[in-house]
Amino acid sequence: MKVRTIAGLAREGGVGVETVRFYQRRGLIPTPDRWSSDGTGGIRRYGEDDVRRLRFIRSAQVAGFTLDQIKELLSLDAGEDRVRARELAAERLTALDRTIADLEQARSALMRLAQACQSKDTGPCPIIATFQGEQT
Amino acid sequence: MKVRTIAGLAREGGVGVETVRFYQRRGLIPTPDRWSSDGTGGIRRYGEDDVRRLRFIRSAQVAGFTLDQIKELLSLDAGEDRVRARELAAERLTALDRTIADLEQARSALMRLAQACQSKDTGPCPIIATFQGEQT
DNA sequence: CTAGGTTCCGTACTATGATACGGAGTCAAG
DNA sequence: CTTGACTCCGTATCATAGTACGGAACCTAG
Repeated sequence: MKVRTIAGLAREGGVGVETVRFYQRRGLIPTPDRWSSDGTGGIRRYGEDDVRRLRFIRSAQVAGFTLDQIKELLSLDAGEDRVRARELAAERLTALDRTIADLEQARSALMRLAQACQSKDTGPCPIIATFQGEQT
Repeated sequence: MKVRTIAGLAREGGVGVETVRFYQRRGLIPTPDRWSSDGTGGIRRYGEDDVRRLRFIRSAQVAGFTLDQIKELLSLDAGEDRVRARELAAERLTALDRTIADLEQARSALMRLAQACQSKDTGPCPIIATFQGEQT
């Protein structure tokens, strides 16, 4: 199995090196031991697992989980606490549905704005008014 | 027309008093002159316009505009610069569509997670693996 | 006319998620 | 066996969007 340095891990995860270190500090990614042929010093090496972990973090972030929640999810992974796992998922799912609905509202407001403000029109462009239809 | 103090404005806008002040500092909401029957001192009063403005800020925020962009939108409102207004709207619309698509992906990943991790199942609950289908 | 609730304002602090910096250590190629 | 790129690590700084605090001024009801 392929190993990589922190830069490789970062590249494959689509983040910067400093971000990986940041996640390590936050306890989201393990910090492997240093290693070299002789015992002294050495450099940390990362494997497939770390890449999967890092990618998971990015996906979970898109889903709206905070880093703290993601940390909890990671600790739950491969664990037996299905109750808690489903709890977190359900909670996020609810929030997600609300967010999606909000964004769709916002989307239609933006369409209305584009409509109300076409190039051929003249006079002021009622940006504030266009959004006043929404009542979240 | 009804006037209100800052607390009233905040209430009608669904935010805290400190948030209104924060928006004033950022130049998103005007800071009206103080007023009292005699000339001295007095308190600032707010009207319908300010409420609309505040509500617009909240809506635009949901649409994903930053406060700086919202400030620009506000300055564009009632202005003649349709080009810039449409530019901002179009840009946001594009980003919004991408975000909505991402969230829908995330949603389905969460559904899969709930599925893969039902109460009746036994053994580990593969949270990380469940998300590995996504490649954003 | 006084008590207590608001307002005003500057400044400080918070949370979240990064990014940047600097100096010492490590490694691989030439 | 040196040079130059990369790693390690602690600490500092950033961006965004607020939230908190404290003291002076103000306003209204009793």
